[in-house]
Amino acid sequence: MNNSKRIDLSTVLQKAALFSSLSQPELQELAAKAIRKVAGPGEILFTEGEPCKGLHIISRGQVRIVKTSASGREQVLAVNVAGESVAELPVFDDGPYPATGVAVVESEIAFISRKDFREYCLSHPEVALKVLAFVGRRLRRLVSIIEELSFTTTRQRLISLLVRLAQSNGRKTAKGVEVLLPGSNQELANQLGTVREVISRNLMRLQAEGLLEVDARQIVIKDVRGLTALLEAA
Amino acid sequence: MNNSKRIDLSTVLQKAALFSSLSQPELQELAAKAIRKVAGPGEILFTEGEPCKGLHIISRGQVRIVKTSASGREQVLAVNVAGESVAELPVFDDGPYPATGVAVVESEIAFISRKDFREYCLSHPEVALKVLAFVGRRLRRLVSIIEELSFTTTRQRLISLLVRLAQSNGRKTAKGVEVLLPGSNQELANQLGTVREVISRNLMRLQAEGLLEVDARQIVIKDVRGLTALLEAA
DNA sequence: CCGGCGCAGCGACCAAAGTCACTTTGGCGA
DNA sequence: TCGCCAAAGTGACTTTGGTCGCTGCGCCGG
Repeated sequence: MNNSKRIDLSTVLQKAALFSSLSQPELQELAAKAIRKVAGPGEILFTEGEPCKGLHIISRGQVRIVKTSASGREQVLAVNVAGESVAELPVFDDGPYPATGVAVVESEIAFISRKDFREYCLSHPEVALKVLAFVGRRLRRLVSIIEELSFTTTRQRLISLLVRLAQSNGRKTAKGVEVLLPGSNQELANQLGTVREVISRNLMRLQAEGLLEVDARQIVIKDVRGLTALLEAA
Repeated sequence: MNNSKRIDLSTVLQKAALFSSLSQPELQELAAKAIRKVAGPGEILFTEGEPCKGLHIISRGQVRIVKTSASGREQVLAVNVAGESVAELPVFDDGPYPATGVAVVESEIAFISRKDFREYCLSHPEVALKVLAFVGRRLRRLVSIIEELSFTTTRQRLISLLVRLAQSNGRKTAKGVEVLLPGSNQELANQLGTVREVISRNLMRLQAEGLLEVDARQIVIKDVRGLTALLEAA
């Protein structure tokens, strides 16, 4: 990680949802303890098992939290974007990082040491409660991953991902809703807890069933209704 | 839930790890806001999706946190025993309970309303940090469930459970380590994210391979080493 | 212009898991 | 003691997922 500077970070911290309730002087106080880092795409911020040194706040870019198996398979636990904090939890329970954090694109990170952040939480209890609220959302996300892995097939998880994409990024056209797949089949597989081939197969199968039209990374969902129906049918 | 009384709960709270750092008067203050409840075996404390009313602290008994699928399958997320708190998180992020809490055996619960507990955390920031530490451990547990579901087969998860049981509850005998299965095959299946039959079959298979001897709920592990070797081999 | 590389597609195959239907067993209470 | 019931065992089958090996395409750099 290059570029560790101590410049004024209060404007950066201000944009983080965690600190939205703080006044300007309070931000300054915290910013004085923060370090700025820049990580290139693919760069690892911290590694699973490593002792936790502090809190990361993303001011620009995108960070993926990932678990890797011995055999090389990957499972994405979360993707965090600018304004969010990463790995708040190991800051408080003194354990190692439970997973690896890697920058997806070039990212700018504000880093606060564990000790400093804990002290800050003690003197600003409302920040601690904010942290708890964030962690709550994170935990919900994990529970829903467990739910999907435990109860659904890969096919259903893929459909559910497509439907979500259609809702958030979909462009309506004459033929249906058009979405761009976020990453390679390999990356989709990592998110859904499976392997490349299964993604490929299931996409083709959905196309054969007339629900989709696949053109490289561009997908036209011809029958959103039919897709969601398949989800209910579970 | 019967038996809602307002008796002195400070001795109960004292035993909870969350409040171990508090002084006697502080405990009294908190205890004044707590309600005591008793739940019979199988009784539901809260249901997935329901808005969260407050914090539960188990003073006696055992509570299982469970996710249920539409088709009736169950996945156990956590089992909490006396001294632990349950569902701290939805208290802080204003969301509904992400899963259902059910008493395994007759249990005694101290209940503190969301509002009261939040206020208490604001005035006692060290309690908030303790909560964060607990939640951290919970999150680790969830991540490891995801890891197991995503990377391993049912067989491996079962083996891993047996090995853990052997380490914690095992009694050494001439023939090997003797363990008692914690619950019916159905319950084991719920913990491991699968169905009854698969548990039954895999136990029989391990027996056929000479690693175990199954006698109803009593299991003699003849070759702990061989079992752990199967885990590494993954 | 060509060779290499990364990614997608695809078929053959196998193992694991889930489903269904049935039998067996072992209490436990009427 | 009989009959019932819950839990376990089990065989047959289907579906799903994962693996391997290969092809083909598009792109980039030499």
